[in-house]
Amino acid sequence: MATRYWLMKSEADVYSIDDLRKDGRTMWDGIRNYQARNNMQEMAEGDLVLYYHSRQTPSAVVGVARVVREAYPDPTQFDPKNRYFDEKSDEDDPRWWLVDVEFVQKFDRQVGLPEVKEMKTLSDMVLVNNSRLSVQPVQKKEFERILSMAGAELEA
DNA sequence: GCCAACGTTGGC
DNA sequence: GCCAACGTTGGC
Repeated sequence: MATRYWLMKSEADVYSIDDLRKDGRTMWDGIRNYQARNNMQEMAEGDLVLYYHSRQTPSAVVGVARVVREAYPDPTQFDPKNRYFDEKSDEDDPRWWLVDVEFVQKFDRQVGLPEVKEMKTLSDMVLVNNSRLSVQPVQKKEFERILSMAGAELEA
């Protein structure tokens, strides 16, 4: 099946691309937005993800990750001590799902949001039009354009 | 740190 | 089922 492309946001001071590089892979837990969840449920192993830092100046695409495990229930929703605990979620019908992603590469040159907004060919990106969605689809040509703006090439 | 935009909750 | 109140995200 053809690789699909996505963008996932993380607050730079909470879980950065450097944290992902150090960990190798991670559970993308804590997503509590239905649209973002639905997007994760669409993901397949091998899909590629633009890694985006929000809450830094400027916010920017900073690297690439890869989906290594398809959607499964987010365990944090069932843990009362966890900040993402959801008392309304039923173990037999979990409300929140997540995927695992692994580190692929960090860009030498970040691609800031203002640059993305200036680029006419990227004006349809969800990133530009819906600033609040933290897991979103990206078109192949958009993915490739961001990579070229970063001066990066995808390693096989 | 502020606050606009957006999503969710819950009273009616 | 509407919508006011509230909470959160994320750009600036």
